[in-house]
Amino acid sequence: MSQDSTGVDLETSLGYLLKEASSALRAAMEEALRPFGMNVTRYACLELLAQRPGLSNSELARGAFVTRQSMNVLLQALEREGYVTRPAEAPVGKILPTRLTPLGRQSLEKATAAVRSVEVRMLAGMTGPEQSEAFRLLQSMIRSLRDTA
Amino acid sequence: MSQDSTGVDLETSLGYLLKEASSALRAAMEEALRPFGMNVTRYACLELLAQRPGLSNSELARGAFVTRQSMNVLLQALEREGYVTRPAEAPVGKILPTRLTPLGRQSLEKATAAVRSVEVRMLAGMTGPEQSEAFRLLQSMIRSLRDTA
DNA sequence: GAGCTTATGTCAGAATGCTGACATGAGTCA
DNA sequence: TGACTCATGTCAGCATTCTGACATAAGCTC
Repeated sequence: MSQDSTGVDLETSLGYLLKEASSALRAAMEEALRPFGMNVTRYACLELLAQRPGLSNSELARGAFVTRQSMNVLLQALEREGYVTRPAEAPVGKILPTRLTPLGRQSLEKATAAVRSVEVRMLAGMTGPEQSEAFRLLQSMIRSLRDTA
Repeated sequence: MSQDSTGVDLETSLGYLLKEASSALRAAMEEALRPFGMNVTRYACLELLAQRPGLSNSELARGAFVTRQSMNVLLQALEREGYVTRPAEAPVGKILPTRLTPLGRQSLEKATAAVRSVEVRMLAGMTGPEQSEAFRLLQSMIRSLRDTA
Protein backbone atom coordinates (compact mmCIF):
# COMPACT_ATOMS: atom_id res chain seq x y z
CA MET A 1 0.00 0.00 0.00
CA SER A 2 2.02 2.90 -1.25
CA GLN A 3 -1.00 4.95 -2.10
CA ASP A 4 -3.89 6.49 -0.24
CA SER A 5 -7.19 7.21 -1.89
CA THR A 6 -6.57 10.85 -2.69
CA GLY A 7 -3.05 10.88 -4.13
CA VAL A 8 -1.43 10.12 -7.46
CA ASP A 9 1.11 7.34 -7.06
CA LEU A 10 4.24 8.69 -8.69
CA GLU A 11 5.83 5.26 -8.91
CA THR A 12 3.19 3.98 -11.28
CA SER A 13 2.09 7.19 -13.02
CA LEU A 14 2.61 7.26 -16.77
CA GLY A 15 2.53 11.05 -16.71
CA TYR A 16 5.33 11.16 -14.18
CA LEU A 17 7.34 8.64 -16.19
CA LEU A 18 6.79 10.67 -19.35
CA LYS A 19 8.18 13.70 -17.60
CA GLU A 20 11.13 11.67 -16.38
CA ALA A 21 11.89 10.43 -19.88
CA SER A 22 11.60 13.90 -21.32
CA SER A 23 13.88 15.24 -18.61
CA ALA A 24 16.50 12.57 -19.30
CA LEU A 25 16.34 13.26 -23.03
CA ARG A 26 16.61 16.98 -22.52
CA ALA A 27 19.62 16.61 -20.23
CA ALA A 28 21.36 14.35 -22.73
CA MET A 29 20.59 16.73 -25.58
CA GLU A 30 21.80 19.80 -23.72
CA GLU A 31 25.00 18.02 -22.83
CA ALA A 32 25.54 16.92 -26.41
CA LEU A 33 24.85 20.40 -27.78
CA ARG A 34 26.85 22.40 -25.26
CA PRO A 35 30.20 21.90 -27.05
CA PHE A 36 28.63 23.60 -30.06
CA GLY A 37 27.33 26.54 -28.06
CA MET A 38 23.77 25.42 -28.69
CA ASN A 39 20.75 24.43 -26.67
CA VAL A 40 17.73 22.33 -27.55
CA THR A 41 15.46 25.16 -28.66
CA ARG A 42 18.16 26.69 -30.80
CA TYR A 43 18.87 23.37 -32.43
CA ALA A 44 15.17 22.69 -33.03
CA CYS A 45 14.81 26.07 -34.69
CA LEU A 46 17.72 25.48 -37.06
CA GLU A 47 16.61 21.94 -37.86
CA LEU A 48 13.08 23.14 -38.64
CA LEU A 49 14.46 25.78 -40.97
CA ALA A 50 16.67 23.23 -42.72
CA GLN A 51 13.71 20.98 -43.41
CA ARG A 52 11.16 23.68 -44.17
CA PRO A 53 12.84 26.90 -45.29
CA GLY A 54 10.81 30.06 -45.03
CA LEU A 55 8.89 29.22 -41.86
CA SER A 56 7.47 32.16 -39.95
CA ASN A 57 8.24 33.03 -36.36
CA SER A 58 4.93 31.61 -35.13
CA GLU A 59 5.34 28.39 -37.08
CA LEU A 60 8.82 27.92 -35.67
CA ALA A 61 7.47 28.51 -32.17
CA ARG A 62 4.86 25.80 -32.58
CA GLY A 63 7.47 23.43 -33.99
CA ALA A 64 9.87 24.00 -31.11
CA PHE A 65 7.13 23.94 -28.46
CA VAL A 66 7.69 27.43 -27.11
CA THR A 67 5.60 30.60 -27.32
CA ARG A 68 5.99 32.87 -30.30
CA GLN A 69 7.36 35.52 -27.94
CA SER A 70 10.19 33.23 -26.87
CA MET A 71 10.92 32.24 -30.44
CA ASN A 72 10.99 35.89 -31.43
CA VAL A 73 13.74 36.58 -28.91
CA LEU A 74 15.68 33.58 -30.17
CA LEU A 75 15.28 34.56 -33.83
CA GLN A 76 16.52 38.07 -33.13
CA ALA A 77 19.65 36.58 -31.56
CA LEU A 78 20.16 34.12 -34.41
CA GLU A 79 19.74 36.91 -36.91
CA ARG A 80 22.16 39.18 -35.07
CA GLU A 81 24.72 36.39 -35.00
CA GLY A 82 24.31 35.67 -38.68
CA TYR A 83 22.72 32.21 -38.57
CA VAL A 84 19.42 33.16 -40.17
CA THR A 85 18.03 35.94 -42.33
CA ARG A 86 14.64 37.55 -42.49
CA PRO A 87 13.45 40.12 -45.01
CA ALA A 88 13.16 43.66 -43.68
CA GLU A 89 9.56 43.83 -44.84
CA ALA A 90 6.88 41.18 -45.00
CA PRO A 91 6.24 40.01 -48.59
CA VAL A 92 2.68 39.21 -47.60
CA GLY A 93 0.76 40.07 -44.45
CA LYS A 94 2.98 40.35 -41.39
CA ILE A 95 4.79 37.05 -41.89
CA LEU A 96 8.55 37.27 -42.14
CA PRO A 97 9.82 34.05 -43.75
CA THR A 98 13.10 32.98 -42.15
CA ARG A 99 15.95 31.16 -43.87
CA LEU A 100 19.24 29.64 -42.82
CA THR A 101 22.44 31.36 -43.89
CA PRO A 102 25.42 29.23 -44.96
CA LEU A 103 26.81 29.85 -41.47
CA GLY A 104 23.59 28.59 -39.93
CA ARG A 105 23.61 25.50 -42.11
CA GLN A 106 27.20 24.79 -41.22
CA SER A 107 26.52 25.22 -37.51
CA LEU A 108 23.56 22.88 -37.74
CA GLU A 109 25.52 20.18 -39.51
CA LYS A 110 28.12 20.09 -36.76
CA ALA A 111 25.46 19.61 -34.11
CA THR A 112 23.36 17.09 -35.97
CA ALA A 113 25.71 14.15 -35.48
CA ALA A 114 25.71 14.71 -31.73
CA VAL A 115 21.94 14.90 -31.61
CA ARG A 116 21.51 11.81 -33.72
CA SER A 117 23.80 9.84 -31.44
CA VAL A 118 21.64 10.76 -28.46
CA GLU A 119 18.56 9.47 -30.19
CA VAL A 120 20.33 6.29 -31.21
CA ARG A 121 21.45 5.81 -27.62
CA MET A 122 17.91 6.31 -26.36
CA LEU A 123 16.57 3.64 -28.70
CA ALA A 124 19.28 1.10 -27.99
CA GLY A 125 17.66 -2.00 -26.56
CA MET A 126 14.39 -1.46 -28.38
CA THR A 127 13.44 -3.50 -31.43
CA GLY A 128 12.04 -1.94 -34.58
CA PRO A 129 8.47 -2.98 -33.78
CA GLU A 130 8.88 -1.67 -30.24
CA GLN A 131 9.96 1.71 -31.58
CA SER A 132 6.93 1.78 -33.87
CA GLU A 133 4.71 0.90 -30.95
CA ALA A 134 6.24 3.64 -28.82
CA PHE A 135 5.62 6.10 -31.63
CA ARG A 136 2.01 5.05 -31.90
CA LEU A 137 1.37 5.20 -28.17
CA LEU A 138 2.94 8.63 -27.78
CA GLN A 139 0.82 9.91 -30.66
CA SER A 140 -2.26 8.58 -28.93
CA MET A 141 -1.41 10.42 -25.73
CA ILE A 142 -0.82 13.67 -27.60
CA ARG A 143 -4.10 13.37 -29.47
CA SER A 144 -6.07 12.63 -26.31
CA LEU A 145 -4.55 15.60 -24.49
CA ARG A 146 -5.22 17.98 -27.37
CA ASP A 147 -8.69 16.83 -28.37
CA THR A 148 -10.23 17.13 -24.95
CA ALA A 149 -8.57 20.44 -24.25
CA MET B 1 12.04 11.87 -49.65
CA SER B 2 11.64 14.30 -46.84
CA GLN B 3 15.09 13.74 -45.51
CA ASP B 4 18.64 14.34 -46.69
CA SER B 5 21.56 12.34 -45.41
CA THR B 6 22.72 14.76 -42.74
CA GLY B 7 19.54 15.76 -40.95
CA VAL B 8 17.24 14.32 -38.33
CA ASP B 9 13.77 13.88 -39.71
CA LEU B 10 11.51 15.52 -37.17
CA GLU B 11 8.40 13.87 -38.57
CA THR B 12 9.62 10.40 -37.69
CA SER B 13 11.88 11.12 -34.71
CA LEU B 14 10.89 9.45 -31.47
CA GLY B 15 12.87 12.04 -29.55
CA TYR B 16 10.92 14.86 -31.13
CA LEU B 17 7.64 13.08 -30.49
CA LEU B 18 8.62 12.51 -26.87
CA LYS B 19 9.24 16.22 -26.51
CA GLU B 20 5.90 16.95 -28.13
CA ALA B 21 4.08 14.62 -25.75
CA SER B 22 5.83 16.08 -22.77
CA SER B 23 4.99 19.59 -23.94
CA ALA B 24 1.32 18.70 -24.38
CA LEU B 25 1.21 17.10 -20.94
CA ARG B 26 2.92 20.03 -19.33
CA ALA B 27 0.54 22.51 -20.94
CA ALA B 28 -2.48 20.49 -19.80
CA MET B 29 -1.08 20.24 -16.28
CA GLU B 30 -0.27 23.92 -16.00
CA GLU B 31 -3.75 24.77 -17.17
CA ALA B 32 -5.32 22.38 -14.69
CA LEU B 33 -3.20 23.68 -11.81
CA ARG B 34 -3.50 27.41 -12.53
CA PRO B 35 -6.89 27.77 -10.78
CA PHE B 36 -5.16 26.56 -7.62
CA GLY B 37 -2.26 28.97 -7.95
CA MET B 38 0.10 26.10 -8.57
CA ASN B 39 2.48 24.98 -11.26
CA VAL B 40 3.85 21.55 -12.12
CA THR B 41 7.03 21.76 -10.07
CA ARG B 42 5.18 23.04 -7.04
CA TYR B 43 2.65 20.24 -7.31
CA ALA B 44 5.36 17.62 -7.78
CA CYS B 45 7.10 18.86 -4.67
CA LEU B 46 3.97 18.66 -2.52
CA GLU B 47 3.02 15.25 -3.90
CA LEU B 48 6.49 13.90 -3.19
CA LEU B 49 6.29 15.17 0.36
CA ALA B 50 2.88 13.59 0.85
CA GLN B 51 4.15 10.21 -0.24
CA ARG B 52 7.56 10.38 1.39
CA PRO B 53 7.57 12.82 4.31
CA GLY B 54 10.94 14.12 5.42
CA LEU B 55 12.63 14.26 2.02
CA SER B 56 15.61 16.58 1.73
CA ASN B 57 15.93 19.46 -0.68
CA SER B 58 18.23 17.48 -2.98
CA GLU B 59 15.96 14.46 -2.99
CA LEU B 60 12.98 16.62 -3.85
CA ALA B 61 14.95 18.21 -6.66
CA ARG B 62 15.73 14.83 -8.18
CA GLY B 63 12.13 13.76 -7.83
CA ALA B 64 10.81 16.87 -9.55
CA PHE B 65 13.53 16.87 -12.22
CA VAL B 66 14.98 20.26 -11.44
CA THR B 67 18.33 21.29 -9.94
CA ARG B 68 18.68 21.45 -6.19
CA GLN B 69 19.21 25.19 -6.51
CA SER B 70 15.81 25.60 -8.16
CA MET B 71 14.15 23.40 -5.59
CA ASN B 72 15.78 25.42 -2.84
CA VAL B 73 14.17 28.59 -4.18
CA LEU B 74 10.81 26.84 -4.35
CA LEU B 75 11.11 25.38 -0.85
CA GLN B 76 11.92 28.78 0.62
CA ALA B 77 8.76 30.15 -0.97
CA LEU B 78 6.64 27.21 0.20
CA GLU B 79 8.03 27.59 3.71
CA ARG B 80 7.40 31.33 3.74
CA GLU B 81 3.82 30.73 2.63
CA GLY B 82 3.25 28.07 5.25
CA TYR B 83 2.87 24.96 3.08
CA VAL B 84 5.91 23.14 4.41
CA THR B 85 8.18 23.20 7.45
CA ARG B 86 11.85 22.52 7.88
CA PRO B 87 13.78 22.33 11.14
CA ALA B 88 16.01 25.31 11.83
CA GLU B 89 18.98 23.00 12.30
CA ALA B 90 19.92 19.77 10.60
CA PRO B 91 19.32 16.73 12.87
CA VAL B 92 22.09 14.93 11.02
CA GLY B 93 24.62 16.22 8.54
CA LYS B 94 23.34 19.13 6.48
CA ILE B 95 20.07 17.52 5.49
CA LEU B 96 16.94 19.44 6.43
CA PRO B 97 13.99 17.03 6.28
CA THR B 98 10.90 18.77 4.92
CA ARG B 99 7.29 18.06 5.86
CA LEU B 100 3.89 19.23 4.73
CA THR B 101 1.87 21.42 7.03
CA PRO B 102 -1.90 20.90 7.29
CA LEU B 103 -2.23 23.86 4.92
CA GLY B 104 0.11 22.20 2.45
CA ARG B 105 -1.80 18.94 2.63
CA GLN B 106 -5.08 20.73 2.11
CA SER B 107 -3.71 22.64 -0.88
CA LEU B 108 -2.41 19.43 -2.40
CA GLU B 109 -5.70 17.64 -2.03
CA LYS B 110 -7.53 20.32 -3.95
CA ALA B 111 -5.10 20.08 -6.84
CA THR B 112 -4.89 16.32 -6.97
CA ALA B 113 -8.26 15.75 -8.57
CA ALA B 114 -7.39 18.13 -11.39
CA VAL B 115 -4.07 16.43 -11.99
CA ARG B 116 -5.58 13.01 -11.95
CA SER B 117 -8.17 14.00 -14.53
CA VAL B 118 -5.41 15.15 -16.87
CA GLU B 119 -3.70 11.80 -16.61
CA VAL B 120 -6.96 9.97 -17.17
CA ARG B 121 -7.59 12.12 -20.23
CA MET B 122 -4.14 11.35 -21.59
CA LEU B 123 -4.69 7.62 -21.27
CA ALA B 124 -8.16 7.62 -22.78
CA GLY B 125 -8.10 5.46 -25.86
CA MET B 126 -5.36 3.21 -24.58
CA THR B 127 -6.05 -0.27 -23.27
CA GLY B 128 -4.57 -1.56 -20.05
CA PRO B 129 -1.93 -3.65 -21.83
CA GLU B 130 -1.06 -0.67 -24.01
CA GLN B 131 -0.51 1.46 -20.92
CA SER B 132 1.74 -1.22 -19.48
CA GLU B 133 3.66 -1.38 -22.73
CA ALA B 134 4.06 2.39 -22.81
CA PHE B 135 5.37 2.26 -19.25
CA ARG B 136 7.88 -0.42 -20.16
CA LEU B 137 9.08 1.36 -23.30
CA LEU B 138 9.55 4.71 -21.54
CA GLN B 139 11.52 2.98 -18.80
CA SER B 140 13.75 1.43 -21.43
CA MET B 141 14.46 4.84 -22.98
CA ILE B 142 15.29 6.34 -19.61
CA ARG B 143 17.63 3.50 -18.73
CA SER B 144 19.43 3.70 -22.05
CA LEU B 145 19.93 7.45 -21.76
CA ARG B 146 21.23 7.21 -18.21
CA ASP B 147 23.44 4.16 -18.51
CA THR B 148 25.45 5.39 -21.46
CA ALA B 149 25.81 8.86 -20.01
C1' DG C 1 43.88 10.78 12.29
C1' DA C 2 44.82 12.79 7.40
C1' DG C 3 43.39 13.13 2.87
C1' DC C 4 40.25 12.35 -0.78
C1' DT C 5 35.75 12.04 -2.84
C1' DT C 6 31.06 12.81 -2.77
C1' DA C 7 26.76 14.96 -1.36
C1' DT C 8 24.33 18.78 0.56
C1' DG C 9 22.47 23.58 1.38
C1' DT C 10 22.87 28.05 -0.12
C1' DC C 11 23.95 32.55 -2.44
C1' DA C 12 24.52 35.25 -6.67
C1' DG C 13 23.98 36.26 -11.42
C1' DA C 14 22.54 35.05 -15.97
C1' DA C 15 19.76 32.67 -19.31
C1' DT C 16 15.46 31.19 -20.74
C1' DG C 17 10.59 31.09 -21.19
C1' DC C 18 6.13 32.86 -19.98
C1' DT C 19 1.94 36.12 -19.59
C1' DG C 20 -0.05 40.45 -20.79
C1' DA C 21 -0.65 43.88 -24.05
C1' DC C 22 -0.78 46.34 -28.44
C1' DA C 23 -0.92 47.29 -33.38
C1' DT C 24 -1.53 45.39 -37.78
C1' DG C 25 -2.89 42.41 -41.66
C1' DA C 26 -5.92 38.59 -43.66
C1' DG C 27 -10.19 36.31 -44.00
C1' DT C 28 -15.23 36.02 -43.33
C1' DC C 29 -19.80 37.52 -43.47
C1' DA C 30 -23.70 40.38 -43.62
C1' DT D 1 -17.96 48.56 -47.59
C1' DG D 2 -17.93 47.82 -42.65
C1' DA D 3 -17.70 44.92 -38.61
C1' DC D 4 -15.97 41.01 -36.66
C1' DT D 5 -12.70 37.35 -35.75
C1' DC D 6 -8.34 35.41 -35.91
C1' DA D 7 -3.31 35.10 -36.58
C1' DT D 8 0.97 37.47 -36.52
C1' DG D 9 5.13 40.20 -34.89
C1' DT D 10 6.78 42.64 -31.20
C1' DC D 11 7.61 45.10 -26.73
C1' DA D 12 7.74 45.00 -21.69
C1' DG D 13 7.82 42.87 -17.28
C1' DC D 14 7.91 38.90 -14.54
C1' DA D 15 8.66 33.99 -13.20
C1' DT D 16 11.28 30.09 -13.40
C1' DT D 17 15.30 27.54 -13.97
C1' DC D 18 19.90 27.22 -14.84
C1' DT D 19 25.25 27.50 -14.14
C1' DG D 20 28.98 28.79 -11.14
C1' DA D 21 30.77 29.06 -6.72
C1' DC D 22 31.51 28.29 -1.81
C1' DA D 23 31.41 26.16 2.78
C1' DT D 24 30.38 22.17 5.22
C1' DA D 25 29.30 17.28 6.51
C1' DA D 26 29.62 12.21 5.67
C1' DG D 27 31.95 8.23 4.05
C1' DC D 28 35.88 5.91 2.53
C1' DT D 29 40.90 4.70 2.13
C1' DC D 30 45.38 4.70 3.60
